[in-house]
Amino acid sequence: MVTIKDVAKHAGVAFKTVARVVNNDPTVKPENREKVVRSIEALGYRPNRAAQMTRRKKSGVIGFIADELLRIPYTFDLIRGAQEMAWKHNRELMVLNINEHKYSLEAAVDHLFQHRVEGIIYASMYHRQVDLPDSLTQIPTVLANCYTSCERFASVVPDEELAGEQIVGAMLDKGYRRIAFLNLDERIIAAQGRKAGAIRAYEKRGESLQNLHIESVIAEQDGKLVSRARYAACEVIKQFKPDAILCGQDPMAMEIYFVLQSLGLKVGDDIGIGSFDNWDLIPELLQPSLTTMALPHYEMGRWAFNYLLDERTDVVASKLPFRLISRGSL
Amino acid sequence: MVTIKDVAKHAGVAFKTVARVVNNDPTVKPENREKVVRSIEALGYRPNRAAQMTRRKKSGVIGFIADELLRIPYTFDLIRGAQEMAWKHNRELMVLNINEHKYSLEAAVDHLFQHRVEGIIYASMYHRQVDLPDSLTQIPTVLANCYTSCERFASVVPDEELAGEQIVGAMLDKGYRRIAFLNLDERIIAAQGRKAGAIRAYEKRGESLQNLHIESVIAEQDGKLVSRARYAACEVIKQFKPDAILCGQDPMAMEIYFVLQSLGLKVGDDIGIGSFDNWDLIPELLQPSLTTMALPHYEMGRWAFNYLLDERTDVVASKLPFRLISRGSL
DNA sequence: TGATTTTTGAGCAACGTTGTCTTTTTGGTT
DNA sequence: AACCAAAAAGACAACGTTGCTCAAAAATCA
Repeated sequence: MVTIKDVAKHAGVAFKTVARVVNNDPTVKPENREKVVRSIEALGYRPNRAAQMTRRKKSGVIGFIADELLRIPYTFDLIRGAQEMAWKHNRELMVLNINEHKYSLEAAVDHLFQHRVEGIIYASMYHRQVDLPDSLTQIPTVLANCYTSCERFASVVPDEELAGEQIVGAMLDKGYRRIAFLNLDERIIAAQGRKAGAIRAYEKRGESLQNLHIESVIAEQDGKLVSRARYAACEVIKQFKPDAILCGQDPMAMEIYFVLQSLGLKVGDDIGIGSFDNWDLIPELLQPSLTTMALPHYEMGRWAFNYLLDERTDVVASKLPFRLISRGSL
Repeated sequence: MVTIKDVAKHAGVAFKTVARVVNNDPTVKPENREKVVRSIEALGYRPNRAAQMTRRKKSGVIGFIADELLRIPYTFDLIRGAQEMAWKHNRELMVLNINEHKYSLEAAVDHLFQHRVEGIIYASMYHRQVDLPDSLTQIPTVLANCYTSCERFASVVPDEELAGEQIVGAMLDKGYRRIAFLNLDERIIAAQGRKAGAIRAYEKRGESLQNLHIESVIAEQDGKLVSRARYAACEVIKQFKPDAILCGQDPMAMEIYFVLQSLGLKVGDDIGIGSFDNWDLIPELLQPSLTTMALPHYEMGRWAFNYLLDERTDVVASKLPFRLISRGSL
């Protein structure tokens, strides 16, 4: 590979002068700068980042650990959000995916330390509590889409409660009165927050909670999550007679669409449907298209990166709002 | 950060001895090795990768460029496949996502060159032809899920034709005779190959092509792809009277499920459904669950990485088979 | 003209590691 | 005890870059 000295020889200047040009040092005669730039182009010189890092004693690298427990499509936005900020600020984002067996958290952290990362973003693929090794306290660390029981790390998570309140509020504002909320497993933090939000929306508007039915329709069977959404929907429609159904996630909404069609009910006309996630194609392919609360993954990625970039050390627990994507189902 | 010399001082040996221990050089007295290891643990020493890179003149980094034109969920498996191989072989995978505006291909390549990557994987999010800058010829490069018109780069792509033949063959073997194939836009290479494969399956079994109906149901409108799958399905069922429908992708299959339900047809009993992609949750949530051809993204990621690892230079165009995921719809 | 300041260029050391070569230590054999 | 070979440890330079210091050249001023 061509080095700074090769360029210097080609341009007929001292190699230090080339370094100055590369680093935009103003104290170079325009004439020499010109010569150097031409030589750089001619030889195709590119600075050696590894050498820069050793000398500068700064890596410019931010580590990103993704606990890839689930493979939910839109979560990739978390990485995208961080990566775009990194690109904008001329940093490197080193992304490591943890797999249960092949790539442990400890190993990932060690890896990042070897690269002398200046900060670490630990991102979970769904909103949950995590346990992190002590070694992470040695370095600025921020959690995205997750949080720890101890108060050692800053975190950014979706505002589940606000989301619940917003979507239920939007439904009430549209005139729906009796809402059946088919929630996720209540052991999931998201389910808890959304439930509280839904209730708050009713309370704030002075609506009777008699008109709000909340039920968990995800059950654990043999360590696997199983949806009993279809059955529950049938039952709740028969007994509670809602004028709208709120689903814990878009794939569940898809199931509900099937149920409603089989019952001869038209979504949007006979019954309103709302949901959470904005799970890529699904909401748009359903007919009518699905109104849903989009998770702020992209925004969390950006927030986490900026937290590190600003060299903050305050242990905040930031909550970002969902985006209400209004479509035809409400 | 603690360096090799700090460890040497702590252990009371020459810093070169520490280096030897770190690099598993056998010519170190067990007693000294012990001392050094203890000091490393005590001080929490980790080798500085940047310094190693400069000195070794090897980066150990493979670049991965993802053209993130589409955001299809399972394509992330491409990255996973490559990353797991990298981890296994103690290499770094530097992943860069190209966004139409923010992060150009040229910039990404330049970035990777600065890091002295030893090879580049260029991965497309759907199977298509791409144009690559000349600069990539300077370095071992392999294409995943895409190919160029020129014959300068090795590539690995899904074997679309084989996939078409396999799924149609499987359908014929199960006794389905009249198959309606609602294909993707025929300008897409995948659609072309699958169509040819479907026809070949019929021909190989001596079945009359009268019983195979193939139609593109994705149309371009105002530069956006629009599915007319629902309408086309209704028509084809009425006129062609198939006993099975093959869908170009799983979301389309979802739409077809709705159509069939509205027509009072039971998937699996009255009519068989097959599809392509294994688009994460969708096939499992449909009732009955959807038989589909899973794209070999993970395998392509691995293949591409191994191609670079083996320092191959042959310009092959490797085709990997899909996996037939048999579920209840056929 | 000479002295002083400003601009520009260059030399050298250093970053943390590894490769090469040399020196010291060890252990065994006469 | 003397010698030798092998093993172990150490000294030093080098990787490609940047920070520091200083020298040379150019520009400014008296």
